[in-house]
Amino acid sequence: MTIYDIAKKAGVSASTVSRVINDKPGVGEATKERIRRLLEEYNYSPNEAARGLVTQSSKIVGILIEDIRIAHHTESAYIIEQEMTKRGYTCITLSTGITPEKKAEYIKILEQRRVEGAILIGSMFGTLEVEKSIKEHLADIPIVLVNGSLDLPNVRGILVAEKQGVEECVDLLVKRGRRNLAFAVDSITPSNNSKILGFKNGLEKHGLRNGERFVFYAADDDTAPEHTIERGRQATEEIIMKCPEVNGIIYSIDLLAVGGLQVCHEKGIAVPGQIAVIGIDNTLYGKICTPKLTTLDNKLVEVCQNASRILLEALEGKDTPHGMKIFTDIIQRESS
Amino acid sequence: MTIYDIAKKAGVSASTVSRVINDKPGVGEATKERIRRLLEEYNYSPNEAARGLVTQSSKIVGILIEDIRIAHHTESAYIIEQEMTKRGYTCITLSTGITPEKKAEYIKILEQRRVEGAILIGSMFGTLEVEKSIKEHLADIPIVLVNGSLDLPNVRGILVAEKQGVEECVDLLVKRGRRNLAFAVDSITPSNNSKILGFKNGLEKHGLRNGERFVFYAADDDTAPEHTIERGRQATEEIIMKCPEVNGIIYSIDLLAVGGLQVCHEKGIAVPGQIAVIGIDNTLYGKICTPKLTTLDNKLVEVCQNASRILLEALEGKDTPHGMKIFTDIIQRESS
DNA sequence: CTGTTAGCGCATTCAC
DNA sequence: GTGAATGCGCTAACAG
Repeated sequence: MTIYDIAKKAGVSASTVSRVINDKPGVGEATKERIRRLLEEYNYSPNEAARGLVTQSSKIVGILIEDIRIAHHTESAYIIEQEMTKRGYTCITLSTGITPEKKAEYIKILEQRRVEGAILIGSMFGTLEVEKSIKEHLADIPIVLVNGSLDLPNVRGILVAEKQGVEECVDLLVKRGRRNLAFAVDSITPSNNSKILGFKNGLEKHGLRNGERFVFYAADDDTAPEHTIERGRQATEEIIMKCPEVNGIIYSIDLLAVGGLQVCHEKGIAVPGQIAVIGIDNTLYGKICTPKLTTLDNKLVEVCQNASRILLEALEGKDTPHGMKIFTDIIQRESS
Repeated sequence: MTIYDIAKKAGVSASTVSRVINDKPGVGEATKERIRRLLEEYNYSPNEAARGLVTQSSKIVGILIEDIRIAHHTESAYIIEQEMTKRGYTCITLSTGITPEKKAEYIKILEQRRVEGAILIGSMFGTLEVEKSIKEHLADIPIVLVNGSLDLPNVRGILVAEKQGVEECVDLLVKRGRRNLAFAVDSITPSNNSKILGFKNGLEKHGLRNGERFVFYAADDDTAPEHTIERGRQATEEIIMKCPEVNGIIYSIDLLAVGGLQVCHEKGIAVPGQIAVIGIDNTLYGKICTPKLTTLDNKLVEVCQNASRILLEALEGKDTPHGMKIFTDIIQRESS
């Protein structure tokens, strides 16, 4: 069913049908009504690709994430998709995986689909490779980077004050009488680097020993949630073995902390009695595990709503903040 | 950058450029090389919308789910997206919400984008409203329904043997000496109805009392994970209050069971000592909670891989099974 | 081996 | 108020 088919049936030209479809003026009430009925009768649905070709606007936006199975990414993608759909855009949401090459590849996919804007979720999009790819393939459309920044004219960034957040976590642990602290990360990302920096700053502030020794890496290239728990377990075992004096651990994400709690439980280590534990991201996992997890809430909902808003404003040609910073909160539960 | 721009720079016609882009034969090695260099130099990227318009194939597939935040849906969407992307299709993944009207609306979006195929995840897509919408808007493309079925020529269904699965859960509980069983569901869906039927069949098989009284509904229209736990709590409190003799509960999804475990813990009810608990879906939540959850694995990965495969085969014109049934497994953990 | 022509479905001039 | 003509970017058929 094309507008020509409808036009023929209505005994008018395609332009007239097009006018009716797009609510453009200059069509007689009678013919308008007649065309509407036919549109309805034949379940006419405009071909957005053809429409986009002539209007030079696809009404598509791209959402790129490393792995949608990661709880905080799922939530982010959901929020953004809802907002954009509400405003008449269709989202192409893709999980890119962790390598820069794959990310570049997915950026090309967005280009081929002529997306009008994009939201990239995660600090790993704030890297040189991605910057290059954006310059080459998406140089002229508004892009919002969630939890990262890139120095390009068309890229806006929303930053989460994770460094300060982690510093406050250290404060909390110290206040709880913990002075032998460790920090566990599962991957090396700009975001995690900020967190580590916050950890070290926190230690320094309280006159604790140089934190270098107390950062544990359990990196892997598998981002599946199951494996994240496993890595949390490994990191925790290493911490306990190498630094038995540790009495407070901060994990770069909740799921790592969950693995940590499991290990502590199995080894008969009381949490928070013997070791206090804090996670990051405020995911559902933290409410489910035992003991319930204290976690750094990085305000995902707020961040994503702002990301959508900024992108929409940019798409509508309004001028909108080029950067933005969101502050974290600590959700205190049983583990610390 | 269009093929005309490239053609001009190369001193050839657009067709020749098109041939090079699509690896079609009939272009001299020399010109081919020259064009390739220009394509590279200008980062040319074909406009898929224009291409799709002439080839009558968008290379887009739609994935519809009620709510991507629900753990087993996240995983499903991920698997399918990976498979389809690998094969050169771009996925439009959308969370429709629970109402039939919304679902119909999203089916229209897929139509407007001229998707070549679609995968609908969840039994709620196996309803009359959706059937009508498919007949009106997506009548001519292959559709795979995950965990549901619809009697339409273009719709293939993958069914999970949930009824039998739940019956086996009852068997397990009976074997553990539990004869006062309850079943809690959080929504009324075809899938949940099968589960309920399986529950009743199980009771009957073991000569237990009519199960009607022992099915508890905690329905709500909010599918956010947080609320699901809350509903699990409510259902459990109701069960304990109304039927204090209950010593085994099956929950229609893991997250409800998690809420149940919380309530039991708070009330000092031993699990599985006093009440044995079983969830459904084999999600990560079940590995995290305490005690670890026994759960009915409905073989999501297998189901989704088959869904992708069937859709791909249908898209390639191969004949592929119209229906398929997958059998469940019980994962025994600490809660039963 | 390569260019010309036509048309995919649509919106947008410009005539009438 | 309405229609004819044009072109968005591309591929495909045909001609040379």
